[in-house]
Amino acid sequence: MIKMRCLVRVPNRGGAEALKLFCFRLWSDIFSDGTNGMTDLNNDLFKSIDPARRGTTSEGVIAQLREMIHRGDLRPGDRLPPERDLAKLLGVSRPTLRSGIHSLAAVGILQSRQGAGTFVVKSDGSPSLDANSLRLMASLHGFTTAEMFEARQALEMAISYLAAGRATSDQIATMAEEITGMYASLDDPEQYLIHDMHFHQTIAAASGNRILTALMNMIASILLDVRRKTVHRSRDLKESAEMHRRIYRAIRERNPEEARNAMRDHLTSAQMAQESEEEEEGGPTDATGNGNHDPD
Amino acid sequence: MIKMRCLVRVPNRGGAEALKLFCFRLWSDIFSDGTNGMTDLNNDLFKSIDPARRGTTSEGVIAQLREMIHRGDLRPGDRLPPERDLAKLLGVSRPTLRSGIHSLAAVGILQSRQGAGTFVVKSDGSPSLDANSLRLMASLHGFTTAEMFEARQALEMAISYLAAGRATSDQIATMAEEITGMYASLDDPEQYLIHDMHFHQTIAAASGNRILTALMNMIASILLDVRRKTVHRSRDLKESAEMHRRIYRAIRERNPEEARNAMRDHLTSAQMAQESEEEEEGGPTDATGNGNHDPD
DNA sequence: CCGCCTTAGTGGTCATACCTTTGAAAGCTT
DNA sequence: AAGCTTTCAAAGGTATGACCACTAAGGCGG
Repeated sequence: MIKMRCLVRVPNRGGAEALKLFCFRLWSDIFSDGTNGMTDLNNDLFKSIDPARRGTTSEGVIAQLREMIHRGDLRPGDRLPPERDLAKLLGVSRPTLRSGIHSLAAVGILQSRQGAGTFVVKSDGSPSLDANSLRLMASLHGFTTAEMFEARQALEMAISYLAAGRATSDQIATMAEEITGMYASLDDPEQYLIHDMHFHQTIAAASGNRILTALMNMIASILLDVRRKTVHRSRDLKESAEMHRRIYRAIRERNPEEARNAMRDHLTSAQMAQESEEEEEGGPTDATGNGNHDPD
Repeated sequence: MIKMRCLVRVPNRGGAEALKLFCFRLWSDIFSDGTNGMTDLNNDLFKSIDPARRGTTSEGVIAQLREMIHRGDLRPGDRLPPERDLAKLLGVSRPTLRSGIHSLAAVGILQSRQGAGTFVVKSDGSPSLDANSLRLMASLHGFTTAEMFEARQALEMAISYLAAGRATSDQIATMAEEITGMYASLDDPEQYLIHDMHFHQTIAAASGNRILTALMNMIASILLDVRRKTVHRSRDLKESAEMHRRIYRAIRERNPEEARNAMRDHLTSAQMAQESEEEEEGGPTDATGNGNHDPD
């Protein structure tokens, strides 16, 4: 472990000038590193932080952890050192360290389990971005469901286009299974919805672009909340299944244009269906899928 | 403002049982809050929040703040009560409250300024999502620049398609100005880059879909870091400007298909140019544009 | 050999104290 | 009186220390 300490004198405006101890450490390998590669100190390899307010120690912690991730010292599934140790290692207090960890946990990078430890989130299949930030954004700025649908449509059109060119035979087989599942649950809307989602996620995986997949999931998870409220009123599931089959066929036949068009038509139709169902319920058109996670 | 307090007794396992004060308030401008009729179908298909652990007080705080935002009690630009007061109000300690605030700050919803207060982030123009989470994700899972480019291309194609149908004359005029700026700075790559970005953002604004805009900005801010490193080697800016003009013309003439195709060609060409420049530099193809999210 | 129980270890929370920054009010200078 | 400087309270940032709750692994007894 390399420790580097640097004294910076910060002039205070008031008469009382104070010497500020500003120490930051770098460790190249998380626990194992013998070499003491003291480089120059004023080297502000710290620019990862907001330039306007680069003083807060808490953000320094975040920067450090990010650096470790960027370097590859922390990889998905890894466990971080105990907070007390890590705090000492970084030269900050535990609450400060915890703030940083919480921040990283909020964006879905870290995950803490009481009694067990803090872990770098591991990718269950495809990496996913936290949808809460988008959800909050939707509430703050009053995004409409229509806007969400449009975004989803744009993403899924691109995804299905790509998937048509890249899907493996396994993935195509999975799609077929999900469609079979849809037809089998035409009279069970909730079950149908599950197969529907799985189908779309399979396409996303087949697109080979994990970024688009993550973005799609982010939006889909919000729309799902909206959709779940009216799913019991769903009808015309058969028609929906047919459209899914059209998408499937286009992908199987490696026809990107047709896949994109089919997806466009499918989502347009799905949106209209959703709106008509909402109207029936008298529900609003607000996109705030209230996160409804209350402690039982 | 109506405050409602609810005491819940939580039995402790150890000999020493403690009465845990768990109070949550419901704010409402009007007393219109009746029953929250939510049918908790335990569908854990989606992981908005980790289903395993939803009891932590810190997350309770986050839920509270989110609730306030969803309800509209907190609006962009608003200032939160002082931490000490808010902590008492919510019935938690200050460190716990701070954890929640930090988490919300990490996703770009709140912003704290020392000595001033904590504010709900206000949208300067279009709301933007924090790119850091995506950046970390890129590092963790080794996203390639090509993958990023592809995602950007998909988004911008959709955006330009929409923009062709919705751009106002003002927006079109702005686009024209930026293109003029590009031609004027053909010999100044950095300046050119700025006009380039503004042009794309203008199109995004013209698309009328703030979600797609936010997603595009998220990806663009990462690619920007990559691009800045090689921008000084840029050449063929004239060709690039021509392609921008083609996009502009398509939008002005309300031709969505052509706008989309023009954008596709432009970004394909931009990616190839970028790659050839990178190759010259000998730079890697990693998508980890470390840090540097500039505020402007 | 298996299962229950104990026990260290780790994250979660709280309380308190002090420092730094901010912004506005009060006071001084011109 | 206008403008600048000083001062001070308020607010966020950090540190310390303690205790609780949960997890997992190891020891004990059946």
